[in-house]
This record gives sequence, structure tokens and C-alpha cells, in this order.
Amino acid sequence: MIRQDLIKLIKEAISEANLGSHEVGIDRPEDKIHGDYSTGVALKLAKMFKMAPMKIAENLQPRILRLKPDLFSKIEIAEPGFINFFISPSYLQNRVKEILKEKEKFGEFKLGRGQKVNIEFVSANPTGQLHIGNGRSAFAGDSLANVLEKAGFQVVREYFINDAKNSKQIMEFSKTALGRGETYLNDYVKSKIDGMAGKKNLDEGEAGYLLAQEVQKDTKEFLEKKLKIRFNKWVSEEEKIYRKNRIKKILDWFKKNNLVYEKDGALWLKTSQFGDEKDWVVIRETGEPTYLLSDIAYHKDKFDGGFNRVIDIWGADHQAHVSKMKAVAKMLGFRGNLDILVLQLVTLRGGEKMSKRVGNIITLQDLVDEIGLDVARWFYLQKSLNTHTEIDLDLAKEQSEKNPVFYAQYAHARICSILSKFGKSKIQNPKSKILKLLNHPSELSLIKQLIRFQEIIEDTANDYQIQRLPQYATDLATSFHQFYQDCRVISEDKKLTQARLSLVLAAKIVLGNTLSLMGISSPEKM
RNA sequence: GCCCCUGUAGCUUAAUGGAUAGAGUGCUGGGCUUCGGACCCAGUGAUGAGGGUUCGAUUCCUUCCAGGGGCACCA
Repeated sequence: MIRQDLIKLIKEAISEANLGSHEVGIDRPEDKIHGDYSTGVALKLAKMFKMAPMKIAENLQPRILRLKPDLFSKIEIAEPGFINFFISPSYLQNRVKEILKEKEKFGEFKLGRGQKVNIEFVSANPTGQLHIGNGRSAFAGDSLANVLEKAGFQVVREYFINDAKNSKQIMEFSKTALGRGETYLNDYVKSKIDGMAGKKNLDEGEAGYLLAQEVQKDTKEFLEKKLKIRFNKWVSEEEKIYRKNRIKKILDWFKKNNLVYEKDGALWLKTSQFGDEKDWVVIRETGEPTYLLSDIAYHKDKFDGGFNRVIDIWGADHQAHVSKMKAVAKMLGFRGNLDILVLQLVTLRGGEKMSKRVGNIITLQDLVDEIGLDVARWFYLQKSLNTHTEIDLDLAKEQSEKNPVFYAQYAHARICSILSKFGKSKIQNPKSKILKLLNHPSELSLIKQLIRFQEIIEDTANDYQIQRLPQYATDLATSFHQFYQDCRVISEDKKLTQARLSLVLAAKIVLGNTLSLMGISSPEKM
């Protein structure tokens, strides 16, 4: 990958110049006159060595160029001490060959090689249909998992089902199931209860549990069939945590290690000794375990699973739970990273919080039916996860004609149209000599955009900022549309036609890859 | 009261401490005898307020203002 190559070269040059070793940051300047890539490392070194930054940049510039002259068309120095890299056309032209060779594997790399990631998302309470808030977790989690896989991680996608019979939630759900209460009751739940006729004589925990199973069956089908999101692992709290005595085991371990104490008739966990602000109750006065305890028992399994990263995607209402689990991870001696993503709220235009407990809900299904899966996924992904987002259903639908998703898809359809017009079978494998013909600025900037795909994967796998994907898809589509405008692909010039077809094919591969990471279709026609 | 997230063009928003803050939408004006005009090009227009750190701050620190979320022996 070019960015990693650059970092390596710059580090070599720094050490050659006896300036020690230093972290090197690479930027992608917005203005083309500052090159394709740049570094401000001379400015940093200047401070350390108390030297003029321009002097350092002037020292490094020829060294870097000498290390790999073919990579650059030039390297410039700019005030107050930037080193700007201009990538040579021949390097870029050869990347087209690389993309065509690697096809859908292009962009995969070894960042995560040999590393395992567990990512848990959605995990909605099994007391009703998914709502528009769950959509954020579903789409963000799915895309993030896709990116991590692309980055070489072995990824386990997990869904936790909150269905313990002795939980208050399922108890309440039982009352509703048996007609003794109205918690969680709505038309959908009512239809599920009606379907359970004949099982009226169940005890309270059992009735809610069975009803939850019915709901969960629908949710699973909705996720897999309609949203096309797959999970590797479905963990039922009732079956995996309670039936297998996980609670008792973890409790015994806490007791043995003196991590719990009794107070006011309840049992408290010493989370404050591990960085949390206070201790929390794990066993109630009534003798029942709290949600925290069962969540600990659940996470213990994840922590013991040999994962380098455990990622939890939670709604904003779980924010207070973050510091607890972080403390617990330390307590249990988890050596990997526990990354908890707290998603900010998705609300309606009116501002009412989406909840199964109030009426007037909009389900995720309704939303997807209304605006389409592709538009919905793009809509959710394009905003930073920690921004509170407001959905105006009418507006989302109204704007769908102008949604950027169509802009990106249109580029893909155009590509397919060109390829089929020429005849796919007549496209030859590109030779370097032919690819040298790709010299138009629009051709070269399209290639630059294509190889950026690897950087997108790397950055997103590290910082989880998935809004980068739709952003990139838009940038890539723009580069393609510009190229299309400036460079006629199929022409009398047979060699140039072949060269440009190769580039078009490469664009199809990368754009298709990007859309598929987002779970968005790549139409051949629109 | 304490903790978390957010405040950027009219609207929706982007930006690992980098150079002239980037898009979409809106509005104004241009562009196809030829591969899809759902396109391209140009113009318009923004960092809530004040301090601080830095060669450089949308980004880090701090005070304030505004919105949202959380602070349970709920999940």
C-alpha cells in the first residue's frame, strides 16, 4: 500500500539523516498543488532538534527520492516545512493491473492477519419488532464487520438475546402474554399472542419466554432475509447464561477473589477498584441477579474466546453501562481491546424517543419498506455514530430521488453500460505498455482515487468511523463521472480503448467493493 | 448537581493537530452531431461565544451558551 510505503521511506530517510526515529504522519492534501501525499514530519522534528523545519525538509527530500525514484514524479518542499509527494504516472498505471488481477480481493491486507474480533450488535430486546433506533446498530455493525473482514481480521458477528426467564423484562412480557398486563403490548405483539392460543396455562416466566422466542424468530428472519445481515452466533441468555450456570460460576469467582461484598441486603461488585466511579449491585435484595451480572457472565465468554478485540455496539441509553464493563474487563484480566461504541439517538422529527413502551412507533421494517434498503443503509451510514440523528420519514422518502446513493449507483450502471456495449469478451488483459496511455489528468486522478480504497479500509478498521464509506463512494463516483466526461472510452484508437476499458473495469471492481461493504447493491442498470 | 454525545453554508453534514474548512441539497449561470443528462463545469454560502496550548486548532485544554442522552437493587 502506497501510504505505508511512504511512511517506511520517510522513516528510513530520517534515520539516514541521523534524526533518530519518529512517528510519521501522512496527509492527503486537499489542494493538488500540494501533491498527492504530504508529511509535516519535518515540523515535528524541528521542535525536537531545535532546527529550522525547512532545513530538515531540504535534508530529507533528496534522501527519500533516492530510496525509490520510480515512485515519484517529484518531491517538493513547501513553507513552513511540508514535504509534498507527487506520485509518478507509471506507478499509478501499474496499479490498474494490480486491481484487475486481485479483483474483489483488492484492498484486503494483513492489518488484522491472525487476529480475531468479536462484534456484537443489534441485540434488541425480544419484546417487539426492531425500531428505527436498532437500524443504526444493525447497519453500522454489519458494515464495520465487513470492513474488519476486509482488513484481514477473523470476525465473529454475535447477537445477544435478552430472554432470561427470571428477568423483570420477561416477567412483564409474561403478564402481557397471559392477558394480565399491557407492557410491550401493540398490534404486532397481540398477533403473536393470538398465535400462541392453547398455551394459556403456562407459568409466568415460561409464557414470556415462549412469546419472546416467537418475536425473536421474526426478528432473525427480518435481519437475514430483508436486511441481508448475517450473524455467526446467536446467544440466548436463558439457554447459554442461565441454563449453563454461568452466573453461579462468575459469582463464585468474584467471591473467591474478594471482589464482592454485602451491603443493605444486596451483593455489590467492587468496580470502583478498577476505575469506575462507584460499586454496583450484582445480586438484589430479593436474591435475583441484576442485568449487570448476567452481562458480565456473557462477556466472560467473549473475553475467554481468544479475541484480540471485543466490540460492543450499544444505544445511547446504555451509556452508564460502559464504565462498568470497562472496569469488569480489567477485573477479569482481559488482555485484548474492549471497544464499546455508543450510538447516539435516532429520533423522529417530533423528537419523541423511539421506544417499544410507547405507542406510535415506526418500525425499521416500515422505514425500509418506505425508502428501500439501499437508501436506508446509506442514510444510516453517512452520519458519524456519535451524532444524534433525526429522521423525518417524509423527507427521507421525498429526497430519495436525490439521495447520493443513486449518484454512486449511477456511476456503476454507467460502467456496466460501457462494458457491455463494447463486449466484455473483447476486453484484453492489460499490458503495461498499453496502460502507459492512461495519462489524462482525469484518468490519473481516478486511479489515485481507486488506490485510496486500501487506506479507507485501514483507517476504518482502526477508528470505526464508518461514515467514511459513503463519503468515499461519493468521491469515487465523482472521479469516475469526471473521467467519463473528459475521456471517451470506446473510440477508433484501439490501444487507447483497451487501456481505458481496463481502467473502467478497475473502477467497477473498487466501486462494487465499496458498495458491498455498505451492503448496498451495485446495479447494472437503473 | 455529576458524567457522556453534539453545536460547521438556508437545510443534511465531512475533515489521523496541517496548507485556501470538503461534499450533498438549495439558489445563479454554463455544457451533449459520439459510450446512459439520475451526468459535468463555474458561482453563491459555514466552524455557537470568549480565553489558553501550538509554527499551525473544527480538532487538544478551559469558562460560558444551546440541544440530546445517562446518573436504579430497569434492561
